Amino acid sequence: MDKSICPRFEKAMTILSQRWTGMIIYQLLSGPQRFCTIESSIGVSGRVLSERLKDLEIEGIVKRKVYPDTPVRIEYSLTDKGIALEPLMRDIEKWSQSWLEV
Amino acid sequence: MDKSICPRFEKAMTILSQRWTGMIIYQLLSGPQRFCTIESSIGVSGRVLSERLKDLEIEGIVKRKVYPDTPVRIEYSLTDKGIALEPLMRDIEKWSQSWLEV
DNA sequence: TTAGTTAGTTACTTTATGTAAGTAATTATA
DNA sequence: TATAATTACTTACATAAAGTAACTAACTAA
Repeated sequence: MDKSICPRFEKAMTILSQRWTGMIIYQLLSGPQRFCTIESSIGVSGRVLSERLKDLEIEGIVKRKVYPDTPVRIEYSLTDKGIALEPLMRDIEKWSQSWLEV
Repeated sequence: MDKSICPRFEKAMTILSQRWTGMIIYQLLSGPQRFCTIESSIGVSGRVLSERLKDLEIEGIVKRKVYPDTPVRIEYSLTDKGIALEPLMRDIEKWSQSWLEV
């Protein structure tokens, strides 16, 4: 191993290439959403979604807000750090439109 | 499941969020490279690198060229479709510089 | 003849993810 | 009063993906 890749870039890749992470962030670009909404809109299992949201919260990309309604309502949304990923998501959209078949 | 996400976007995400795929593409942005160079520069195992390069070739993102030197030399490089991912990689670079600690 | 090279492959282990059922706290319904 | 329903998870178990290390083919060099 003779790496010369920027450790920040590597860390970004490690976060973003986790399965479902990109889809979760993309989904949250359209506004705050609840657990079950994210789950059904992208098709991730609850087990993994729960794990990813925790990781993304630790990374400061996603924030979790509890509303003490009944039953309890919890909303996940992007922080500024998360919103800063929007250009990247738009580039993925553009690339997919230009280069992928349906 | 009530997905409303563009299938092209989903496919792009599926490709790009495979572990090591992003790093391989990023590495190839600096020019054609051999198997062992990619392997040691990003730290991926030969087993997975071999698998990923095959997948990326099938997707038309990477091309493989054989030079019958001795020992044989094989160079991997990006196709136009692969080069089109550069803006996206630069976005990740920028985001990582702005938002991640070392 | 033995060792070295590149570009892989194979067998085996460890880790990650999927699946489906279960839980806690609370309200609604029969 | 008991049963069902809701949300946001967690748990246990099965399957899939990735890591590790040894091995292979084809050839050259010492």
